[in-house]
Amino acid sequence: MAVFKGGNGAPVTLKALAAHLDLAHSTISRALSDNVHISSATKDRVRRAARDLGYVANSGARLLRTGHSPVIGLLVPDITNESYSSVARILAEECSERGRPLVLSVSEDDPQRELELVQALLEARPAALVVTLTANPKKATLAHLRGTLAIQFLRSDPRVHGHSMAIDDCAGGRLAVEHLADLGHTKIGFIGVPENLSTGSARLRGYRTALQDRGIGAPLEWQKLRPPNADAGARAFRELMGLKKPPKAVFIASPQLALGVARVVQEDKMRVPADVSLVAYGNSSWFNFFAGGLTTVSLPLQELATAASSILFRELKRPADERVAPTTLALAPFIIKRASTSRPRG
Amino acid sequence: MAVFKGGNGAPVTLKALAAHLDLAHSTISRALSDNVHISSATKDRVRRAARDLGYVANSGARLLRTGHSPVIGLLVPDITNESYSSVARILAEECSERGRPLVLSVSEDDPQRELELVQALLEARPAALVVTLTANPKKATLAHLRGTLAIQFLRSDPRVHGHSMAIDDCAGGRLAVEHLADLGHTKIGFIGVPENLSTGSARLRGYRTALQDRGIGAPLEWQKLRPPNADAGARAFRELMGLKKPPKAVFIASPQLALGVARVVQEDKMRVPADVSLVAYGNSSWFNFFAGGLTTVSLPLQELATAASSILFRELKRPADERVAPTTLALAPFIIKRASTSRPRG
DNA sequence: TTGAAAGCGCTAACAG
DNA sequence: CTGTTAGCGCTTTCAA
Repeated sequence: MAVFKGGNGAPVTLKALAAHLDLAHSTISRALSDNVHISSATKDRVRRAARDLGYVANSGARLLRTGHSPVIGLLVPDITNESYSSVARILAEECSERGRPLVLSVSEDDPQRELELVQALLEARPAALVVTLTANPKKATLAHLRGTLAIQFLRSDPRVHGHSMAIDDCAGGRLAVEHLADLGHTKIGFIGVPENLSTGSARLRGYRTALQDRGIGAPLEWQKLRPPNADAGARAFRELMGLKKPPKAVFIASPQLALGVARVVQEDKMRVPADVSLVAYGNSSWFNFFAGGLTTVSLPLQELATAASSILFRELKRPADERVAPTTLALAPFIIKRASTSRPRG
Repeated sequence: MAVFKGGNGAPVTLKALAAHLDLAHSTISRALSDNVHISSATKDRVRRAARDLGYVANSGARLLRTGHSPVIGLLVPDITNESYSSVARILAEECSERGRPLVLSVSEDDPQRELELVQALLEARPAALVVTLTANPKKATLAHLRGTLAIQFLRSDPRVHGHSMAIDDCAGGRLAVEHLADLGHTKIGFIGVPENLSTGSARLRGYRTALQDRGIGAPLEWQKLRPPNADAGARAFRELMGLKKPPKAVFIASPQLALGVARVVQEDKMRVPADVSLVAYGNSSWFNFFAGGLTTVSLPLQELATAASSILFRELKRPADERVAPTTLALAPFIIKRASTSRPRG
């Protein structure tokens, strides 16, 4: 635990600095915050002394006094997921440029933990929260969010009032199907995440409407909705391929699920795209390399994260009473055609 | 900014709760911290009221009063790197279980930013810091760390006093070379990160000593030391392959550099392992899929992160004056043989 | 341009 | 078991 001590053993506080320089502690405070009324000579003296004695401000005292802290809270389901680690990186960068601490919380998609984390986050009276909520957040979580500047990222819960930065997942789903249909596919399966996740339902909707638009039918057993992890993806794919009438192409609407599918393909020595065409979803780095390149619906995550952070910091500059109407951004994904899709064979 | 207001518009503080329940605010404080002296009836009443009125403690006031906060600070060079995102995930999990906020700082390997971030971190009087320092940290950074419980992760700077959780990178380098030598290789190149990074020098040392032990020579032009990013890796590999006498096997001692190499292999349609055998370093998920599987020196990152967090929390339970001598952990990596290495041909 | 003083919300020592 | 009280380090208002 850090207890900043001077040579004499006393903690280095504003008052200690003041005593050292024979000034009032309020003067020290002003000098360090570059207040206009302080002479630059004094400022220099104070800054040097602060550096020499190793003064570090006490953020608690400041929070107590001012009622708010510069902290930005980030709440995500999983930091190892590239979607969230990329927003974390960009936010961390923008925050450090502006001297704002970034507090990271990982809910692991557990609503109870999510609530506890939001509570803990609010104890710091953060300037804003960037959140990706679970599918079924607790009432109290939503209530807490109502009292705070919150920006939703990627997933979007309509009950939260505030800006929402997402991907047009419905368009993404459509893109995948249209690419396959253009190649001549008519037997197109779907593996995605459950519908109570906004992203899950949108991608499924895109898949369905595109099929309909093209006049292509698909039995319900070709649609597998599973939680976003590799094992679930592997099982779903095995089920799909084990059907009497398996699809000849599969749209895997989540990178975590795709990882499971890739493992199955490798273990079972399936040929892609000869046996089955595959379209993934997301930006995982391994998509480049799997089976000579996995065709994917790619998401503009950098842009999204940048947009989120620029909206966030613009909002923070604005006085709290004249906040504009919430922005809802839904960036369009695009398809990257690689080697895992071809005209249907066999 | 969150300003917890009750129905009457007043902020919900301990005192407000006290007035509401006609109790002393110290009683409220004790009830909420589950103090033994408070009757369970009162505790229930207080907890219910706190929940109903949406009370959220002010961490600043607590910090001011107690002099320290439960915060854990995490400082890493890059959160999108799997090594660091995996420790972030594990730490975030352990922290949230214990109700400790985790503050994330990303230095981007810039010593100046690193110093600023450490300063900012210390303003919260964190209970501990988990850090991966830049190659050349500023003096002031090291001075600050001296006053804090700091645990080094992955990289290890001897000037920091405290626990250090790392990988035995020298053994890792040896492992790679021995595998290639066992296959019959005698022309083994090296692409790694600069020597001022502790990890860089150790992996290079492992490479060199293993070559020596096996009586294998290697010209200096087969050793490329580059900053850890894909472009640098790509260039280094092109240089290596463009030599009059290129190596027949390359040990790429960083996952970021390996990504660049993989791109070159793909673009130039090189055959792996027919043209060149490749051994990578690290645990990137795409290693599974590149060229039918990239042979790699795999790191026990989960174990390392778990060890770091268990040492951290054990240390935090211990009274500050009886801290034990610093632990230095160096876990052994292991090799995963896949399809990118074979006996030399041609 | 600087100083004096009040008070933010909480914890803990002491009193009852 | 509960109440009273002091004070943590800082910002800010008012005064000089």
